[in-house]
Formats: sequence, C-alpha cells, structure tokens
Amino acid sequence: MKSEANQVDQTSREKLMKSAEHLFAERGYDGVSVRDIANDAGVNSALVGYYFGGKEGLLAEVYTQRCGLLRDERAQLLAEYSAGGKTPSLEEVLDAFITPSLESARNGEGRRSLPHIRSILAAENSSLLEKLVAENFDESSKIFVKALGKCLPQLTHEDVLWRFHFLLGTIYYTATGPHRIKALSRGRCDPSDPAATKEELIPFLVAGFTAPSAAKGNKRRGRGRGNGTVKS
Amino acid sequence: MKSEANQVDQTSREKLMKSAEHLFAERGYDGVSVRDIANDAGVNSALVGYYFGGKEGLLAEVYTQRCGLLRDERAQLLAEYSAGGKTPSLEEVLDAFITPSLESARNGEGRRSLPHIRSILAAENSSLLEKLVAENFDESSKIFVKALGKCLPQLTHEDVLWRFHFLLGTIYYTATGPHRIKALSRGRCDPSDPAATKEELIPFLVAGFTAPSAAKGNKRRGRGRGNGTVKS
DNA sequence: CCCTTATTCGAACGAATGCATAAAATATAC
DNA sequence: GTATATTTTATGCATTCGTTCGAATAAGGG
Repeated sequence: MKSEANQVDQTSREKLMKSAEHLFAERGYDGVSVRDIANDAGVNSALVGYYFGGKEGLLAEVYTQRCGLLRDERAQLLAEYSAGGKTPSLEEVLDAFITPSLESARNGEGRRSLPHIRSILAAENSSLLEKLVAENFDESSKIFVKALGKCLPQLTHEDVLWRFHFLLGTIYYTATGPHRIKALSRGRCDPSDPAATKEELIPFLVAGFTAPSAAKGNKRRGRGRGNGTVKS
Repeated sequence: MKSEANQVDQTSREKLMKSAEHLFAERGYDGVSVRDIANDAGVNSALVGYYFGGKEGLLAEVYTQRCGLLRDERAQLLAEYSAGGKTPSLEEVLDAFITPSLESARNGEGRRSLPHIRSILAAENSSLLEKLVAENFDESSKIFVKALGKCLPQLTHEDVLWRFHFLLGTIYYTATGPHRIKALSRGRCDPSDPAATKEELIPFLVAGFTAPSAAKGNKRRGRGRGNGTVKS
C-alpha cells in the first residue's frame, strides 16, 4: 500500500479537485467561489492559485481529468465489443458510448458530474468550454461517429452526425434535468437510475438511428410521411 | 396609435426584459450583473429593483413571459392539427411541440433563448427554476404527453414519459450546445437552422417513439432486438 | 547542523456585485 | 399654475469576488 489516493491520505491538490468537481456540478462555475471550494476541501483558498493558476485552471484540470476517464471507459467498452475483429452492432456501439456517461459515479463518488459540468459550462463559460471540448472530446467523438456510420451504411454522414447530436442531447439532459420527468411521472421514471435509463434509452435510440435517411441529397427517399401515421 | 411595443417606443421595462433575456441566454444568470443588463438596455440599473424587485424577479418575469409565448404557440399548433375533431398524427404532435422551440426568434430577435435559459437555470439556480418550471410548464407538458400517448397506444405511460424526456433532451441540447456538431461536421450540420434541424429531428423522433415498448411489465414485447442489427 | 525547496497559511488588495435610497425629471390631475 | 403621482437618474453601501503577497511551516539533502 503506497497510500496514493487511497482514502484519507489525499493531497491538498486532490482535495481541491474533488471538491471543485462536486461543487461545479452542483452550482455551476459562476455559482461557486474559490473560497467555497477551498472551504469544502478544508484547505486554504490560496492553494487554488498555487496549484492551478486560478479558478479557470482548476476547472480545466477537473474537466480534463474527468474527460480522460470517460473517454477511456468508452474506448474500452467499444474494444470489448469489437473483440476478435467483429463489427459491433448498433446497440453495442450505443451501449459503449452511453453506459460510462450514466455511471460516471465509480471513481470516488462523483455523481454523474461530467455531463453535468459539461452542460453547465456550455452556457456559462462557453469560450473556455469550447476549447476544452475540442481538446478532450472531438477525437473520441469521431471514433464513435465512425463506428455508428459503419453500422448504418444507408445513412449519409450528415445523418449520422445529426443523430449523434441528438444522442448527446438525451445524455446531457438526463444528467442535467432529471427532475422534470421524475415529477411528471411521480417518481416512477428515474433518470438517476442508470439501468432503468439504459433500458429505455437504447431501444429509443436504436429505432431513431435506423430510421430512413432524411438527407436532402437523397432524392428518392420515399417519404410523404413514411410510417408517421400510426394506426389509431 | 397607442405606441405599445411597436418598434422604437419601448418602455424602459421592456428594454430591460429584452436585454435580460438576451444576456441571460448568453452568459447565464450568475454570469451577468444587473449593471450589465441595464447598460445593455441603455437605462439605469436601479430600474431593475424598481420594476422587478431585484435580479431574481427580472429573471422570473422574463422566463414566465417567454414560457407563456412558447406554450401558446405550441397549443395553437396542436389545435390546428386537431381541427375538425381529428386526431393528430405522431408527426404532427411532435411538430407542434418542436417547431415553436426551434423558432422562438419571432418576438423581437430573441434567439432560441428560452430553452437556453431553461437549461442554464437547470444547473445554476435550480431552486428558483424548479418553481418556475412547475408553474409554467407542467400543465403544457401533460397535454402533449397525453397527445403522444393517444398516438402510441401500444406503449405504457412510462414509456411515453421516458421518450418525452429524451425529446426534451434533443431540443435543449440543440439550443444549448450547437457548436459541437457544427464543428464536427465542419459547418454542414447547423442546429441553428430550424428547418434543417426539424427535417432531421422529426424522423429520428418518430422512429424512436414508435419503437417497441421497453417497459419491463410488457412480458411479450415481440422481437428480442427488433431490427437493431442492420444489414451490413 | 544549515540550506534549499516545496507547501501552506493568513491577510489584504482592487474590482465588481446586488441592493437601497434620495434627488431630479417628467407626466398627470385639478 | 400648482400639487400630486409616476418614472428616471445619480450615488452610496455593505458584501463578495479572484488574486496576490509575504511570512510560517514541513521536507530533504549536504
């Protein structure tokens, strides 16, 4: 036992990052002061400047680290589904992408913090965020978009991108605003339950992704209304 | 000519609300000061206290007004689709719900501000937001959930709620984080174009909503994986 | 032991915040 | 014209913000 980050023996730097992640996810970037974070971590607030150069640096560090974990988990799951050179099914690709997002509770106790932080920053601090996203996520996204495209050869690249965008929306909203559906359903739909969420989300997404292409370039895409009308 | 809110003849109150909507949507609640808003509106900052009782009151006023407009637009579209006692199709219900969200640019020039504001508040000021949402939206949501359920009798109520939740995610994320897909597609997918977004979103959602039920109670739900695997 | 380096701490800074108040300006009524 | 009510402006206040600085403490090598 080398007492790395086992339990009690955290360095001040680690304490700060942990508290920052927690508080940023809970109250947003502008909603939390450096003093709040340092207080929650039980260290002096000047350490934020010492270790991270300032509040923004602390945020960037937290975000980058979290992104790395998430990205690795996703890549590993995708690799498992691709074992033996097999091409993963659409369901499997979606599962590999979604599962780590819903269960990002493993390391420490960080509630589903990354998507939460991410969606907060999208609004509050968009300039900094865009840089962080580009640095940490674009590459990972491209891998999954490619995997999705391989499952869906009948779609244009743009179709896949659009639907990937919608997929992101469902994930982020599930992390950000779970209260509304919980209230509407009187507690019976609980987006904070990863298993239940996945059970509902995957079939929804599979069907959405396999819908006929909507690209304009697709001259003959039969539409009219497709099967839009449901027998009622 | 009563010079209500025609064009140039805005009252200071209106100017404040307009600027507040704009700035809140752009930088978040904590990210904007009362002075910023008043400055942008070209009026004195004390008017915020005079007219709205403070910053929170201003936000509540903006949010409530915007919600009312959105709710009315949605209701009107749904009524149009229900003309003559006919039951609207799934596509039509979705269209009635989505279109006003994507095009909330009409009044003034407010970019798609409401979903943006909404998603910001979800993180920043959740206590105030939850009250506002409950006051302004729950009733409207129930109407659409009911309309959706009528289109999808084979689904359980919980299924419909879950999918409605996913639908909200796609809308909010489209309003909040359009940059990522725009960058990934090198500008060819533009979520700020309502028509293009709808053309992609509606087929995706129709397919997702008509997917077989995923409810656990539904013992016999037909196929194990549906058409999840695509011919490749 | 001393000396160097890395950390931690308390205090303070200027700037910006939300809010309240009083005076000035304008409109309205008589 | 005068008095009253409404709207706008200007200013001040107490607080909090992120950051910086110098001193105090801990750690380690010679």
